[in-house]
Amino acid sequence: MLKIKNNFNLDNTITCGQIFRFKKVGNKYIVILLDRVVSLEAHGEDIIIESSNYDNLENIINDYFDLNRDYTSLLKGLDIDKDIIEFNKGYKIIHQDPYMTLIEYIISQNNKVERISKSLDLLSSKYGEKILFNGEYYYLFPSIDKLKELTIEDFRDCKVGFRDKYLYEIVHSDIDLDSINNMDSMSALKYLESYKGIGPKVASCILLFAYQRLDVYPIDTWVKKYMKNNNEKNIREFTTKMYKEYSGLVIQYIFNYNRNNIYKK
DNA sequence: CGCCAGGTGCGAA
DNA sequence: TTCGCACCTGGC
Repeated sequence: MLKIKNNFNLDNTITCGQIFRFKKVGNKYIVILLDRVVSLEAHGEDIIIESSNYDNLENIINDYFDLNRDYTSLLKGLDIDKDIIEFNKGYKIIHQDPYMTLIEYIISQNNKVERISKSLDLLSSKYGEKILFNGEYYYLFPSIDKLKELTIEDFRDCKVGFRDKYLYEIVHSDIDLDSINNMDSMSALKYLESYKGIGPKVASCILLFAYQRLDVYPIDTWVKKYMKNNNEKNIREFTTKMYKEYSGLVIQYIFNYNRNNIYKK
């Protein structure tokens, strides 16, 4: 068991939509990282963590939940609605594996969250490593090499629909995910969008959730509703002016807030 | 049934 | 460059 300070919002961070495959068991959140299964439970001042693998666990958790960065101070001085700041207190942008994020968001296009999770579960249970943790079996996300062995039909059997060919093509492509670390965000967007199945939305999500590019964000139906403006260029201009290099983070705040306070029920 | 989902590729203007 | 449309799938 590992104990860390309960200084972020575990519930909001996990359930707000950035993590497709998590499970809630009682008060415990089970999250599947690249190489291990982790369970987290807020308990007063602490978060109690259990894992199928304790090697370097604290660093991995710090990195995954971006715990070494204080979002409040980043956003200091920016004009953001107080309710939105308050609602997102302790919310963190997760730092996921780029390859997994790439596959996840290609599947997400024109799809429903439940179906995305279902496809990812199928893909993982068929081709990922099986892990026994607290008496239950979990499946890690499949490795690149494993996914290279799949046919288009194998992907289709995971209920990914017409996205099967995009997945097949991308795992066999020359895409270099490490090289993105050396690109500015605009170049990285262009680079990702040069591959089939990756448009502005998917590319933005990859940069935000796998590379922690806080200046990037997807303009989706939620953002459009909030901005009451269907002109993409104006939205970008607006947010860059308002939120500077943190526009992605702020949009995420707004998205969370709206989803839970306005459009829900 | 028809419609739509945290979009995207493609061909036509 | 922009615009309209088809697209797996499953739930309503």
